[in-house]
Amino acid sequence: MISEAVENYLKMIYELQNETGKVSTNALAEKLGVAPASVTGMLKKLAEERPRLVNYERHHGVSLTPAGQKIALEVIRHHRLIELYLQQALGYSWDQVDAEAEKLEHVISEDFEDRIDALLGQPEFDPHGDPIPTKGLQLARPDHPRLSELAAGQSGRVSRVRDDDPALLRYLAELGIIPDATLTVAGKAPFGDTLSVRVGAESDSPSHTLGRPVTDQVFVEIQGK
Amino acid sequence: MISEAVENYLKMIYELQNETGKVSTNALAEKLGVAPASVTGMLKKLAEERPRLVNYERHHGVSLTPAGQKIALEVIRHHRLIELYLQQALGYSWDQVDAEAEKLEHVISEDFEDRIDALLGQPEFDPHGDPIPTKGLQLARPDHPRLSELAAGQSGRVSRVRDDDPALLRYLAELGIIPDATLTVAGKAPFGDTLSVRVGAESDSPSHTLGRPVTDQVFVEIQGK
DNA sequence: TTTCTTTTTTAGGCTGGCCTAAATACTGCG
DNA sequence: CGCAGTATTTAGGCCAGCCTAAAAAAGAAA
Repeated sequence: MISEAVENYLKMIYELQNETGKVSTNALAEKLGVAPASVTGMLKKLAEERPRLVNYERHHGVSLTPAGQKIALEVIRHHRLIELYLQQALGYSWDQVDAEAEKLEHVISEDFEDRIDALLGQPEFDPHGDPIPTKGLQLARPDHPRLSELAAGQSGRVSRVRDDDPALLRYLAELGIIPDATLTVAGKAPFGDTLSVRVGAESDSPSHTLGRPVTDQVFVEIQGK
Repeated sequence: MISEAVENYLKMIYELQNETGKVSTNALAEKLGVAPASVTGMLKKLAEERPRLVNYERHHGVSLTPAGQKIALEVIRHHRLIELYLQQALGYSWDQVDAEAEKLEHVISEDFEDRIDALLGQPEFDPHGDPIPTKGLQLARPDHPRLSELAAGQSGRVSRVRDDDPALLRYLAELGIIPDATLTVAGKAPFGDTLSVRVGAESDSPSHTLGRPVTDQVFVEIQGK
């Protein structure tokens, strides 16, 4: 049986792998809120599992084997489906869903998964715009630029917002910066660390000034201009 | 923090207490699928918890303290709300809900509880007719007789069906023996171990022959005759 | 290349929750 | 009352998953 701890390790390895390429013991420890020594111990066990769940060579980081990736994607599918379900069916706001999904993802049955998937109409994205792996564990990974990377004058559609910080999510929701919103970079301060952004399609849409910590967390599919 | 194991012990103690009065180490061990020695160990810990969760004297069984009962009722409220939610909102059949609720009951937040409670309209009974403790943890305990205790000719309303055995639940559902169904004892075989029961309010309702293992699991609120 | 810093691993320990086997306490019957 | 049989507890262990402190390896800088 795969324990909750193992599921979390695999999920985190997967996410780090796709964010920063390499996965170090330290980074993993930090993300998991656990001492580095604990990570080393766990990685050894995962590498000795049969079938092997990770490729691990001491001092050289870790990566998922196909078996490990399969489990990671199952957990991620659970997580994102649950997030969307909580929002759609139970009225959660998008800054609340992550915490609850974190716990539920490890306990729901295949049956539960199928039922909410059907109820939601086989959705493709969760409330933050993260793609939901299909039943067959295929995962679309559209790689859009960060809002902070857009040039003045460019505009596009918000595709995804990083879901780490509930306070930031609440703030963004207030501004209307949610997936599918239309954004236009009205101006860019010198050195590019502050943007003036118009939210909405019209030219009289409200405009806001956003700093780097914000604009780095928003991903935009460039469209117009 | 209260662990899942502790929650299960307290829940089981509560249930045994209300089924058979006294709660023995062995009975608890069997219900939990655990060795008796393990139960002894856990009971000691629960009795040393501050606040104390159980009253425990070696060789003399165990009972819940108010603090222990509070936790037990919270878990039971979770369990039964979830059962009903799974049935009403996700289309589970009543023989499937118990297994899923068993896992979910330990992880949902207060918020989740409130939301499904509201969505279901503050329900009073779960799919098997078990009462759902209120938010304030008040629990109605209507104590109706078992179907097996009815005399020939008596009739009544099914109030509750024991939820232990999914196969039995499926069988009963097929016969239409579910909470609120009307039942009449058409006949009783010698020694009372087999009943002929009419399911439904009309006098031409279908009648079935039921043995003791079945009739002991169905509780009836006597009405007519 | 050698040294210094940072990262990672080893070593040793702890807790929770379970186990088996063996000892002991209750209980009911002769 | 005493003894057999059952119920319960003690003793000793195991495993998962975490910890800290200390050692060792890797990598950067001089």
